[in-house]
Amino acid sequence: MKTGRGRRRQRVSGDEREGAILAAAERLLAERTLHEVSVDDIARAAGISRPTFYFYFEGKDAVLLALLDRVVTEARRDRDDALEAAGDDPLPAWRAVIEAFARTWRANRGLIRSAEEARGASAGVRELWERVTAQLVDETAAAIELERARGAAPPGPPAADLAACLVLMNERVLASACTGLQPAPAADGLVDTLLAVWLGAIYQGSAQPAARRGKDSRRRRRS
Amino acid sequence: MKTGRGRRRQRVSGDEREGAILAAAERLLAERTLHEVSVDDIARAAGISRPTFYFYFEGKDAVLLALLDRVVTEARRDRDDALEAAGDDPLPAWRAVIEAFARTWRANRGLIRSAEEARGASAGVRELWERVTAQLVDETAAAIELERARGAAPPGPPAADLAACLVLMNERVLASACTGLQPAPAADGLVDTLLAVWLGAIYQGSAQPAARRGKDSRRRRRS
DNA sequence: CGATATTGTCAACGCTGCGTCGACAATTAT
DNA sequence: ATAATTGTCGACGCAGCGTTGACAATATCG
Repeated sequence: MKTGRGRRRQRVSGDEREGAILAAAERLLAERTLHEVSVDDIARAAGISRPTFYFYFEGKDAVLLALLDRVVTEARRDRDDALEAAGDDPLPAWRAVIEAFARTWRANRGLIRSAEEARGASAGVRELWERVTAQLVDETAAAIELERARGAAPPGPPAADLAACLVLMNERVLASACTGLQPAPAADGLVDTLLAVWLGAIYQGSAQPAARRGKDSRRRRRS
Repeated sequence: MKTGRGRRRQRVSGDEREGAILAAAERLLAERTLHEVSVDDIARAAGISRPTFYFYFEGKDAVLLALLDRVVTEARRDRDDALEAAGDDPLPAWRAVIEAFARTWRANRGLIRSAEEARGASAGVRELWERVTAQLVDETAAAIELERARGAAPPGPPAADLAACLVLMNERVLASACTGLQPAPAADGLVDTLLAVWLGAIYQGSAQPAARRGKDSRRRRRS
């Protein structure tokens, strides 16, 4: 980093351009999917030429990746906030998690649609997606094990397996619902239905969790 | 249809070529995904030139579509057979359905991987997939409603919504498990875990449907 | 049997989109 | 001023797609 010998600003400069590209891409991806958008489209929409685009990003995929990265961060914070607001009762907590899920998917249908599609083509996207999913699964599994240890949930399949199924279900169902394609529950009942499956799978009809307190979920704190 | 004025056979002819293309494509798709395989790859593998390929198929997508069509037919028959073998007990029936699901996915990972990827790009593939999924959901919903009417399953979310969630879960979880990517339950426990979620969601812990033999489930949940 | 419709085959073309190279502008440090 | 640095883009080469037009090969009809 030989900081700053080059020019600083004629009209626009580095970060602005990068921002413009990201914004342009996000705008375009709201309508079409990644493979329907050419690098040239993005470049033009950002007011630059194609070679210049490559000065800032390695390619389309890299842009999508950056966009997704941002979404992941926002989503995580959103969920943590919701979880904190839900307090210590497990039941509202489960609901909060699923609602946060749904919010993220709904707010980013375009990106998620492209992400799903690009998972097959771009190693970067695939890895990000897998990493995020894996972490989600781990956290869910931990929560399930906690409920079992507490005696609120009966034993059943390995918590990790159960968690994977439930998380992947959310992923898929929300994708179907948000992209408007596929048979999927109506938007309003969606969260309720998902929650019902989660609770059915986790508690299997044992009288569902009373507001037992204890150090169950994570406590996020910022500010 | 002015049937058959043209030549009939110099060396190979119509159907054989079409078959060769399908076979070649299937072989190639076992390793790489559709967009990693060029039309030229398929053509060469089938022993013809690219233009000739276009004589038989509209493009890559059409080939995938044909292959998927075959898989769908086979899968449906497989499932129906399994269902018949399961008899009238609902519990083995649910298991049979999920096992059939798993068998299909496992036997066709390559195709399914490509199908997932192509769902975003090819309208034909998307429509086929949606049609099949929708029918699966309908059938599942009907079965759930039957169990509810019988009093074996308690009321809950709309059967159609529940069915959609469960079917999509299978789809996604099996895809993850079979393509070897993503966090997913180990292959052996997979069906058990999926089944547990289905039963939990459908019966919600009501004493589960009377099964005459306890062969398949070791643990009874009523104490 | 030759004339002709039909089916099959492919070399060569044009197109779109990707990624890169090399020349050139603008700006700042020395 | 000179040089270093950061941007910018015209123009290239490449890969894959889909089509065209000419050319077999074969079946059918007269």
